[in-house]
Amino acid sequence: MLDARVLRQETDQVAERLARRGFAFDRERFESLESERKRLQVETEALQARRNAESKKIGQAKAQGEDIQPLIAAVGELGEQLDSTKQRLAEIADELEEFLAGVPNLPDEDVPVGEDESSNREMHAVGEIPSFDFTPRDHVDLGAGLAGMDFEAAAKLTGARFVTLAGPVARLHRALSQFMLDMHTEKHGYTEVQVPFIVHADSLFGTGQLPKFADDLFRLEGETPWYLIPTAEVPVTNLVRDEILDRDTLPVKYVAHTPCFRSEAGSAGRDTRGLIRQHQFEKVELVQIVPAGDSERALEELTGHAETILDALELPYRRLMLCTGDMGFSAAKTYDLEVWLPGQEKYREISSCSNTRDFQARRMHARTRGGDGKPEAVHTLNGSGLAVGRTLVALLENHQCANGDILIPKALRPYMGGLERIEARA
RNA sequence: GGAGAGGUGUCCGAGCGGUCGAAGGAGCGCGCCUGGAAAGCGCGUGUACGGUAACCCCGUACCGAGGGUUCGAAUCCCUCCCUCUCCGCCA
Repeated sequence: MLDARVLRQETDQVAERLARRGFAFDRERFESLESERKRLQVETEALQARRNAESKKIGQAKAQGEDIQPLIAAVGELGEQLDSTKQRLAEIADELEEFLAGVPNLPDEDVPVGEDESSNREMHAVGEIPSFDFTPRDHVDLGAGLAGMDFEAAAKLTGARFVTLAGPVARLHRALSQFMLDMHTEKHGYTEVQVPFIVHADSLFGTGQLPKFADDLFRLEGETPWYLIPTAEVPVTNLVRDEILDRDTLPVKYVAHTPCFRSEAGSAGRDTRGLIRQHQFEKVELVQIVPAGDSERALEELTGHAETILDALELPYRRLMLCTGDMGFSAAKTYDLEVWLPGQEKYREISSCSNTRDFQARRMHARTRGGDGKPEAVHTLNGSGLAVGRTLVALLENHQCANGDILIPKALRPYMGGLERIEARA
């Protein structure tokens, strides 16, 4: 949510920056809603002030045993007026709220302007793209060869876009999560948190998934509107909702390992092979809550933490700065990390690290005290560190041998009981 | 799931339907006192929105949430949420 005051005072600049990301800000509608809101609010509050004063008189008169009937009659008509302006004010306020809730964040000044991923800017590429003296297989074939990945079984249980893992591959998947958690808690200073995988609508509003992106979510049946989390960003960031955080507790750095559930509505036909795009996947998520003014540095740091994992797993990757048109709703600036997949001969997203500045904090009323002691919105950041399923894919494809064996990178061996390679079925 | 208790400011805790943004205490801040500190004393100490460009200033709202009754609701009524205790069930 943008700062309403800034929006009012610098409407032109805001509209221009929103246009960069392809969002047409309806300034006429905003200004008419806003002026109507102001008119009704002033009117309503004046009426309330009058009513309060009159009612107070009644109280005093009554205390002195005077006749209060004439006074009551005098206030009588105030009530009706108040009811109607109050109601109109509530309607306008709701409309305005809805309008503002649908406006995305402002892109940072250094974010490249563009419509789609073709305008993303590569920042750097790390690691060498492996060359094989055989035709590398993709993870689906490799997984089958290891008897460790079964899409048909999952389809039997549930449907498309699910998978079952088995044996060493299942263990590898677990090892990756553990490794990431340990790295971030022991080396990068994050506090591990375990959170609910089901949240209510307020939490999803706070991080920006609602109201606009309900179609991407799984909603549970039942009287309470509950949703499966699409990312740990939702429950973890919302830990600070409605809080005024002590300055000296910042930065708050959380890491959480959770499943993520996405409906993938609108992705029909895309990435249908393999476990690149699943309805359920696991992710180790990094979240930082920092004072305003510290978030640019924090984004570099957090993205670096995610890259550390790729380095340790000896996976080649590159970092992109997303252009304005490719960024998510809540982001002011986003780095995507893309890992090289020999099976596709392409880089594919494995992490997305965003600075939302005060956009989410404002929606969820997460604050700290500034230098003047007054509450001010914190800044929130999040990033995958990393998506576990896709990391498994990258690991299988990059560390495969001609015979289908998989070499376990050194950093991971302690988590695999010392195992150096997973052997393909004879 | 059954029975009961309760949700008030940073915390504890009071609050006959009217003068309650809310007593009192603790904590915190500033000052006095002191060689310094403690104790003691004095003063101060919520948030949001709006009127304003603006600290002050003024108005409005907020005592779990949402409705209702009333000229007037922290106080009365209804619904919901949450917490605690006991019982039942259960990983």
